[in-house]
Amino acid sequence: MTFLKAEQPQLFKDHAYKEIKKGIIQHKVEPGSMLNERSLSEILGISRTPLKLALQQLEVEGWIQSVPRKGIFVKTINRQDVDDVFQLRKANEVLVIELLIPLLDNETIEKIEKVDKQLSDIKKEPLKFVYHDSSFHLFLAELSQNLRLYQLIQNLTDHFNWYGFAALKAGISLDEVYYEHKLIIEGLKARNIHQTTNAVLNHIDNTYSTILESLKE
Amino acid sequence: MTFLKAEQPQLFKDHAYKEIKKGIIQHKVEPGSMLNERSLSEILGISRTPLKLALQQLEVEGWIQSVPRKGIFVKTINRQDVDDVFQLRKANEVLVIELLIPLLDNETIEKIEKVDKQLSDIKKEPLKFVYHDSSFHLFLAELSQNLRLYQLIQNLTDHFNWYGFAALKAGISLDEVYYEHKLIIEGLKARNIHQTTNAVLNHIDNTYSTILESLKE
DNA sequence: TTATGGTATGTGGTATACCAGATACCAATT
DNA sequence: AATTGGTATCTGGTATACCACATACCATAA
Repeated sequence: MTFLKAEQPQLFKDHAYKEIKKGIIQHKVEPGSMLNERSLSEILGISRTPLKLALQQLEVEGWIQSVPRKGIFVKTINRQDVDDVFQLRKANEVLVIELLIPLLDNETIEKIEKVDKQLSDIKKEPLKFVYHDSSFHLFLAELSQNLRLYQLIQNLTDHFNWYGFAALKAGISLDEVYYEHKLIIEGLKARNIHQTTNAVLNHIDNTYSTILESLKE
Repeated sequence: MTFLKAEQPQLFKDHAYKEIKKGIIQHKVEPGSMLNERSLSEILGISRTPLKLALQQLEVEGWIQSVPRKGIFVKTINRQDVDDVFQLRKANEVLVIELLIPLLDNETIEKIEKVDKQLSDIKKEPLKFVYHDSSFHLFLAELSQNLRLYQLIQNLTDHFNWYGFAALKAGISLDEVYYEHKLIIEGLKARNIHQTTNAVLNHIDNTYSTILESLKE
């Protein structure tokens, strides 16, 4: 009877994890602000036990910091952290390309173009757009066939989105981003690691610059 | 009164995390075997609540997999995982070198040599040796001034130690490893990124080969 | 007025009781 | 003998009560 799709039950801890993380990325809670376990459990309608598991994961992944018997604090955003994530992202997105290109076939490239096309269709909505920009990068990471690398890229792009959320809400140069994606796809089509890597690095550099500008304010 | 060193209380979850992780790396629990929360809490002398937090962290970091209402299982070791970690380690240890070299001064290089010297003094004991091999890599990562990168390298070297534990217990070509470290240090002294990077990649390649051989058995 | 210290309150940490899903076993039925 | 289905038991998931530490506040005393 396995054809009856076995939808797994959403665990409370997973639900809490997603909700809190979303709230942080979208700056619904300020960086540096305190999270109260009892309040959060009430808001989410769950007890403290599964909530604690969600918070544990968020801490391991670098979103919050727990200070025993004092409180749980959303990490602050500073130049050092942005730079750290930036460096990691560059190195590991380059790795994605290096792993991906030898695996490429025409069918895969078509899929990549399709994903990017969906992106362009909604570029009028900055908030949705950013998720699809990340989706593009995540899709490439997924195709690299390295699960750990995928999870790492996920975490890094999520942090980039957090750092640059102000710029994204204000509206960003979406056409440029779309053009940069096109350059990446061209590199992939040519199966040229050097060309593609340059396109990716340039794309990340530009996102980084945008973030730094929005942080100055 | 801050001169009275404020030793922070070891939280139960941290203690449990370290103990369980050590047990996994040293193959005191077999890959694939099941961990029982109630048994573990008895063995560690703590309740299930802090234990769950430790398990949550171990799962996020890739050591175990929790299947709701079925059990918690130590991850199995397979070629794909080893390769994934191998690829990530290469890319990110190269990043360490790229970040580190512009930061080097003579004092720092002396420290690095000192750490490596301590390593050579105990090369007769394989089990201790491996921790100091990792310490060497971790020390370089720490000097790169990127906290996230440091934590990533920590996780990756720990997994390498887990994968290759059989080979390490059997006794490994310690002289070779020591020689390879010397090459890395020479590269650092020359402030030569290309030279150092090659030495690091060669070192990781050799460790990888050793792991693969021990996995065949 | 200022310093002190006790107390009330708020925090996360911990232990535990209970719940529901998953599983294994065994008896009843065919 | 093979199949069914119910039950006992094992699992992690959840809720909750209580604890110890940290802190803010306020009364008290110098």
